[in-house]
Amino acid sequence: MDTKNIHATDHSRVIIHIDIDCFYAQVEMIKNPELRNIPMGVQQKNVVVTSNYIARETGIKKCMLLEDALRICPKIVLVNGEDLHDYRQISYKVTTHLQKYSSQVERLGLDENFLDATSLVETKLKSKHENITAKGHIFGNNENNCDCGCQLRLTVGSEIAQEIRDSIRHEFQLTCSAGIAHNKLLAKLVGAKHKPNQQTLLYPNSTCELLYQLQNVVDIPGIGRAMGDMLKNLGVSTIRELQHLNFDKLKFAFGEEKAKLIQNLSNGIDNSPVKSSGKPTSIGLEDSCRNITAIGEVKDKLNQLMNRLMVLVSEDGRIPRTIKLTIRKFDSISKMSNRESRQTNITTSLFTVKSNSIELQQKSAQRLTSTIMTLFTKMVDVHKPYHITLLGLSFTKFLERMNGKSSITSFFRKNVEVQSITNIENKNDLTTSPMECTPFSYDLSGSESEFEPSPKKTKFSKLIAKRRCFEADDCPSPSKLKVADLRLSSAKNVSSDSSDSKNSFSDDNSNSICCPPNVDAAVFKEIPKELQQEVWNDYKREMNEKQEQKLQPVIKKPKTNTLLNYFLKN
DNA sequence: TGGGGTCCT
DNA sequence: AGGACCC
Repeated sequence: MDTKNIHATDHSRVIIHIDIDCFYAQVEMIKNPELRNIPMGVQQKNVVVTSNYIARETGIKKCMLLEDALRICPKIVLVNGEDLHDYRQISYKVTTHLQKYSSQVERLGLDENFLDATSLVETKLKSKHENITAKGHIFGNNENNCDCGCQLRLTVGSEIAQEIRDSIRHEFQLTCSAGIAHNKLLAKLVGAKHKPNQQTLLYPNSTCELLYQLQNVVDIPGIGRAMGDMLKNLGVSTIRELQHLNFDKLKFAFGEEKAKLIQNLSNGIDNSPVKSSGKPTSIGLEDSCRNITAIGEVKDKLNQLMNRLMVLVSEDGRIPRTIKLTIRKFDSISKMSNRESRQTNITTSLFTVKSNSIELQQKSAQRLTSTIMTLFTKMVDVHKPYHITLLGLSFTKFLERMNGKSSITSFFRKNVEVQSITNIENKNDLTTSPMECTPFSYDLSGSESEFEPSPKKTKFSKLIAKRRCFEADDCPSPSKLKVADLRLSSAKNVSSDSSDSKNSFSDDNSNSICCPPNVDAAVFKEIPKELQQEVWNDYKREMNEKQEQKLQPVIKKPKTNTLLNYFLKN
């Protein structure tokens, strides 16, 4: 067997793809049951983004223009779905629920989840060997069996999928569809075969049949418009054509990596793992608008967005450290999606952290607004006429708050019973090297073995835990908890241009990191290099501020919680 | 055509 | 910062 196809016969996993039926519409029908028996759609601006199945019977499709939808189905009742808040909340509840079945649950949008059920299946097979019957539809006519045992595993997978769908229905009154197969691609494709409130099982021997039912290469998830266009230029439009296209031609067009990826996909081969999603890495809002031409309108819209955004941040519970402003300029007819964005770091001290919420006091809100407007002027010359058709704000680089359930103490308690997704760290995140982690997610993230910290990190974690005891541990009043919500990365905050960590080291004439005189040298020695850097930067900044205050004794700067404070000797 | 997200370059 | 992809 040649190495290219070494995975073609690997059917060792059982993947379940769960797709909540017309998700937004279902949520709206839960909120208002009167919508259940009439054609209804969810509207965002001029688009009906989804609809219930009654409306679909009349010919309404996803993402249909309002005009067309009304023409096809004049009776359709439309609900505004521009604020995704409720959808988002229910979506995360469903994902959290799914995590009871497997630690590997990957979100895709708000309405889809992949679940790796392999170990669940193995467990089930050990205790049960009779009455194993496929649940739901089976795709294709299964003539030749595969002898690797996948048949049995996938069959058990279909039983599990049925259980999961039943439980989602009972817990949330939500119907969903599922696909069961040996990889993500196939699970997703086969799940689409029977749609509302059904499930479909694929045995590997029917893979080709499934693939050849697709009309075009862009029907394969992973091949989008850009690649589709390039493939068209290569004379490729069907799956079969992609399967048989000369690999060197494909390689020339896309590079070896991409070429192999998409040709594998065209053969139903997808080795990508189900990646645990954890918390979002960015939280943002957008508002498209007809015609914004005045600076006052811009500020107004941005303030509204910020108010809504703070609700989301507060619910999330982490402190963001960068903000990004996105705009779309009116551009008569050129390419769509011509967005521009600018981002900058922000001080965590902007946020007032209470036990139950995160807020922006007025002064902070004003400061934030002004930094956002600075970003705006980097993209728009406000002295000339302009025309903005979209404004968006989003937060990234979150700092974990180390209290409550996600605290380090609960980490050591090994309290691993199905945590809510909002408390789960990216423990499977292999893309982030330890040195790139923020200091306070450092000890919680990147632990490869389920929930056990690796030996190296334990030492550091214990140090942090000890220090925490000094400050707040025994009396977690809101004011004390605030001490734990540290203000970090002063150096990055000071420099207005976002710079790499490499660059931010050299913002002073002294590049070397020292232990500040007021910090316990033994502790300092044990913490990671980057953390040392932060502490040292805090110290330097404090010294600089003292200098400034000597020059301007009138100005009183509010005392901030710095990382340095955290490590100060008593 | 919306209002989100993720990862890679 | 933008571009690809996903819903």
